[in-house]
Amino acid sequence: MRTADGKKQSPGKAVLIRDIYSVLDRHYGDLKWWPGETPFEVIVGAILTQNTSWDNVARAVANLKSAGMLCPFRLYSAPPGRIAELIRPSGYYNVKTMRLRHFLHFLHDGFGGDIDEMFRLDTLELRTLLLSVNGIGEETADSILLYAGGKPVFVVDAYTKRLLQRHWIIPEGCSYAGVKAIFESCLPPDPAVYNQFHALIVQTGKDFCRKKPLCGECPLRLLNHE
DNA sequence: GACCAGGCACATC
DNA sequence: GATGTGCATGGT
Repeated sequence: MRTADGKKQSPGKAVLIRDIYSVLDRHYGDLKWWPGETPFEVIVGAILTQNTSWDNVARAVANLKSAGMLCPFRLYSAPPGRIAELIRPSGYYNVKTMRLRHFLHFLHDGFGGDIDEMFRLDTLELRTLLLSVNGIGEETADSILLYAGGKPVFVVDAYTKRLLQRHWIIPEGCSYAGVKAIFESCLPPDPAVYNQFHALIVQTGKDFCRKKPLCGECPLRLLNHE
């Protein structure tokens, strides 16, 4: 068993990762992520959800939708002040307005505003390009690739790191790339599995880690650790 | 009123 | 490279 960068991966970790998946998958069933009707809506959501609860993002997305702005061309030509006004409930609205505009310029300059055209690029090449857009970091880029593009790219977030630390799979301070490599080396490169796994992790984090008294009811409590 | 939420860029050391 | 800080709303 090897990681994406060729390093050896302990079989114990792979078994534990797969155990976590099957326990959570049995507990929750198909979570059908990401909430979003179109790839563009998913991308907008991925930018707006940076360090923000999904409830607030949903309000902002609903505002954009009812204003008819959930379209690459309409949003591209909208004045920044108008965008900021609509996405205000998602917080950091000035920063996020600029981040949305940076992405829109990237999309229009490189792909004529065509999302499908953008996803025709090689996945690793597109990831590198996305990371060069101001306001798109690793998690946002990977969310875009997986949830909007259906690419086999694992998304790591705060919940993922917390869960792996809690189950002694990674040390504290493990890098984004390190965590991502663990998942991608332990699982088949199947977008459906990556999609569901990340959703399961976030849901578990929301349900059992945020609320400390409920930790004892977490479906993962019975997993064996070395 | 304090703390947290599905990050990121930038400044400073 | 590691650490600190600003960005902001809405729920608990």
